[in-house]
Amino acid sequence: MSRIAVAALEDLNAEQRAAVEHGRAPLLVIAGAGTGKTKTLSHRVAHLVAQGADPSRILLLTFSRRAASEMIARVGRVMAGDVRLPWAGTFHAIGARLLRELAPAIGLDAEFTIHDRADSADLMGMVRHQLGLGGTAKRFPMKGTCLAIYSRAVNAEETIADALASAFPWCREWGVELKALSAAYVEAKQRQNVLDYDDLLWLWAEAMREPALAAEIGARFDHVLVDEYQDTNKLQARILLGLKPDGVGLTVVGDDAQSIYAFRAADVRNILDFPGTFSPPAKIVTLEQNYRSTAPILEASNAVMALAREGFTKCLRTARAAGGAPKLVSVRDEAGQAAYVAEQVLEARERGLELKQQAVLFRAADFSAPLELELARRDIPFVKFGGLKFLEAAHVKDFLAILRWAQNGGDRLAGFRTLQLVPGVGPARAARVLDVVDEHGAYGAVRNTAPPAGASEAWRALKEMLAALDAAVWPSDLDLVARWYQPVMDGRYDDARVRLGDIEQLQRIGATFGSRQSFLTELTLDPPNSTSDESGPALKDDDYLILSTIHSAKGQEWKSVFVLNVVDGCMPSDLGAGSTAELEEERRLLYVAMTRAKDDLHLITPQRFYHTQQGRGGDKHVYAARSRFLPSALLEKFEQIAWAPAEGAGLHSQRGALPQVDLAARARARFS
DNA sequence: CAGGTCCAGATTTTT
DNA sequence: TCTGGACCTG
Repeated sequence: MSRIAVAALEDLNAEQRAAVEHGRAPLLVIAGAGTGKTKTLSHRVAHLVAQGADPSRILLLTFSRRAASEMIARVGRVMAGDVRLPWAGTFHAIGARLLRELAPAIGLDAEFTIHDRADSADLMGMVRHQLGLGGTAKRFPMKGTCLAIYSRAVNAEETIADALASAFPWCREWGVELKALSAAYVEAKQRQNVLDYDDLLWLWAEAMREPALAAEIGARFDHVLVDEYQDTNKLQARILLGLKPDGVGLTVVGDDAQSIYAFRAADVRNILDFPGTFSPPAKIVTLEQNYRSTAPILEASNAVMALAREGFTKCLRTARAAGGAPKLVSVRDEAGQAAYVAEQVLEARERGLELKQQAVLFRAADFSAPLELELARRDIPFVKFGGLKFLEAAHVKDFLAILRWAQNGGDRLAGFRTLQLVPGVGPARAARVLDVVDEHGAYGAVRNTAPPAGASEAWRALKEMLAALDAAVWPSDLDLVARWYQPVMDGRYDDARVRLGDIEQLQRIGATFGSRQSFLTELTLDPPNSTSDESGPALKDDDYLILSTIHSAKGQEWKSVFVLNVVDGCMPSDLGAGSTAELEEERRLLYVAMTRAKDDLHLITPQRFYHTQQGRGGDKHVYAARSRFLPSALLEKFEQIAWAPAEGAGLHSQRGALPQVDLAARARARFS
């Protein structure tokens, strides 16, 4: 067994090996971009197992589900066999699992259902309405903002007032109301036996305050390993400390230069302060050997980070000397940008580079809209990550709401949504039904309520479905709901045919789960993330271009990478340019985008473009300046190109490396 | 009371 | 482009 481990150690460099072989004392691995972080972490797990650790006593916390399964696969490869790591997953998913188990001990009903972000916002909206905060003379923040504020306070362990001051200064005047709203929101959740994302962390952390519970949970795990530690927040740090107060058996891995989730209350201090939390301090291993990018790309990326205000100065090295400088491409506008990307992508494919090896990254999901049009026009297949989610489509929400209401009759939001699917039922009648659910259950409440005029047939169908659901054995629930919902959809949506495809997909996915409970939980905590347009299974085997927000691109790499809108106002986003901290995060975002590239990197700067958030003025053009993160001193690291679409057919004209400096535009942009 | 239409306003990134 | 609120009609 140790022979496997020894063999595997040989293709690690000295630092990686030090991290892998480190004992049980607390360990911090600072892993720069492309330095083999996943490899190191998975080798460490494999090594621990090879040394006799029990895989079911290893807790592996990753940022996303995808990262967890990748890690498991790699551990399996190193061990040359199947290794099951039953406790690998996100903080939220593991939290949900532990809370179901701990429920009786902490006064929680184990049958809780989980609200995703949209559901939580809707519930917040209901409470907001009940408190009469909707019709105020000066606009009260919208439900999504209210939720974000509440969420910030929970995750950063701040008061509402502090959360407002630090992250939502434009809502500061509503401090008192928002505090009352938060209190009412918490009560509503408790009454309905519903948890939101934040509860999964907060309740877990609170339970760990209780020494007996903390000891019992902590003792289950000999090793706790955390990936992407730079993106954890205060609550998550508190959970870890509760599990392993002395840090023994604790390993965290991350890169402060890639911390990009402060908006989710991630706190870089977690990783910076980690070593000093313990005595003696945690051992620090730094990985600086980059295996991903060519030297010119890495140099440019390092140069961008070198201008950062604070942080460990880490200097990544690479042995990949070959390759040209990254390109800084100036195009006329967003349409030109789209044309440039499409053309370059096709050209690269001609040279033999698969579309899958190329990716287009952007700051905000809607930056890619013009590109998506262009790609569609040229028949270039693509898959987009980030942005619109499958779960946000109304028909998907309807379908899941019905199941959720059946699962948890107290989930008022689910019931509210379900009931109003019946023609003739509006908020008032729905509320009347929901008021007697506690007494009679969902089915009973519907039975005891008079049907709306002219819809007795539809009302009876609902009643029958609910009765059937009470008796159903999973996964027959899915068919019952689908059969009832289909006519509803026909009456409601013009494109019912397309939406039906999504419902069928849900049925297929659902059938693979063991119970209604686990289906609903897993789907909320790990939603499929393609938009409905291209969710067709046919695309799976095809070659397609990747479009992704920079946030969703974390941890990934491609041979060729295009970054859109590297322009002040987009990067940094003019929304995130308020405080220094925000600005620094925007800088790291650019760094993350750049370091995804192995061989080719194109940063694109449209000269003139249409600002999407503005929307109202119609055809107002904004002149943009190159991102402030690329000051002129850095330009020597790039090959500058001014690109314009070809006039006639075919050939594209490269007009040499003429830097275009439009000072007038820049002057205007300063005040626009 | 339900449901339609009209208008105003909107702070990016995700578990 | 979408959401939420106001107002109107049956």
